[in-house]
Amino acid sequence: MNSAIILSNINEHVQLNSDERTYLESVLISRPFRHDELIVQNGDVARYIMFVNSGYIMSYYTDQAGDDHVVQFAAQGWWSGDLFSLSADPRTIYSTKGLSNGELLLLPRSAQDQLFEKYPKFERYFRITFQTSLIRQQLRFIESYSLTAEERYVRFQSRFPNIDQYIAQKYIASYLGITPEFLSKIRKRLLLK
Amino acid sequence: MNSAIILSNINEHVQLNSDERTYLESVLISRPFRHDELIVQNGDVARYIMFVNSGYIMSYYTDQAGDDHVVQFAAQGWWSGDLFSLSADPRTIYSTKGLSNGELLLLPRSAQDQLFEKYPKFERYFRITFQTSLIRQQLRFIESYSLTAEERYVRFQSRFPNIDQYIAQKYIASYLGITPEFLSKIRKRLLLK
DNA sequence: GGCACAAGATGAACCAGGTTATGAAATGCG
DNA sequence: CGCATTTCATAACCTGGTTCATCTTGTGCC
Repeated sequence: MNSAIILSNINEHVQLNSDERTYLESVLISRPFRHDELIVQNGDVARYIMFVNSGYIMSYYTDQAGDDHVVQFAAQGWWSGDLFSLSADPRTIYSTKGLSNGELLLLPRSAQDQLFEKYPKFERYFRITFQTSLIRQQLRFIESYSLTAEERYVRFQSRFPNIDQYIAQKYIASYLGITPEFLSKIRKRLLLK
Repeated sequence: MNSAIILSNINEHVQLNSDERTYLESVLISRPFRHDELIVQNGDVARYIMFVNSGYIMSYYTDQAGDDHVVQFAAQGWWSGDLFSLSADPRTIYSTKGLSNGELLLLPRSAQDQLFEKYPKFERYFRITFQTSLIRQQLRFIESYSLTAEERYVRFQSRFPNIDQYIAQKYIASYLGITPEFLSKIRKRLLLK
């Protein structure tokens, strides 16, 4: 398993010694995926959190009307996956799909608890990771209120340049919270400018 | 200082010994507030995270058009405040206002780092707290997409029953992401049902 | 290459929610 | 108390975004 990326990612926040490194590598599971593959289906028991070692994936939520809402795109170096819900129900409400070929590193939930118990450094690493994600999520929430769809699209493009190649427009529309038709209109408007 | 509430809150997740308890109490700062008081102004340097020991507060974001957007209401037992932004700029983008008389316990940023360094148990406590907040924030985001304004209002009411007494309708409207006028319409519609 | 099918573009009718304006009720305050 | 200010309700009108239907352009895949 190639763990260079996850190690360098962790190393940005805490310095692992070789014990810690070895232990981490021993609990990670390689999980290759293919373009368009359904990696996790909502309703599955959420056993892992997932680190994108290569490629692109997306997570989405299917509401009661049966409509999908893209919650997150994740590229190399990102964590993804249900953080284990607040309720007693262990089943995930998100689905995950491959947007390209690639590889995930899975961290099983059980291993995570042991990891924290044995090596508090990981506790710190995930504290920082969750804190950062929370800040990001709050910003995205604010933007969804205070910006128009067009502004959000423009901002999306500058935040993920060239990602268009990997992601169908309908998924981008869903991520932005609009219909594919309306995204079409926006794109046309922007071209005319 | 009355630290019973924060201690019992922490105790739900980790067991503190008396050293840890004493140290925590030594770094917390009591900060009483009054109804309608502006506790934190956006642009201030974010020096603290805040624990609501009694009363109600709200945090809001002021966008470039000058419109406020309520991000969070917090009651007794909740953490609030800027989690220190991703950027280098230490100034907060949120403002905080008292919705009643009450008291905050302030945890200075500098003390937080030392707390983590000295007692890893706090690292765990905040890891769990951030993780839970992130899950909540994700759910709220999803709801803002997949529910109508009316549904969100009904859900808000059942989630915070009787909070109406403390919170002006315009703030509730802002929290829900709609105008006060439209909330008025919704309330009328609901009465007729 | 050619066929099938999904994705994107386009346009018309429609609707949830916003905007603006006005008055009434509640609240603050000297 | 009486005046000023803020909040809430109501209504007419406006608009960003949706829905639905049709057409065009990819994009597998044998």
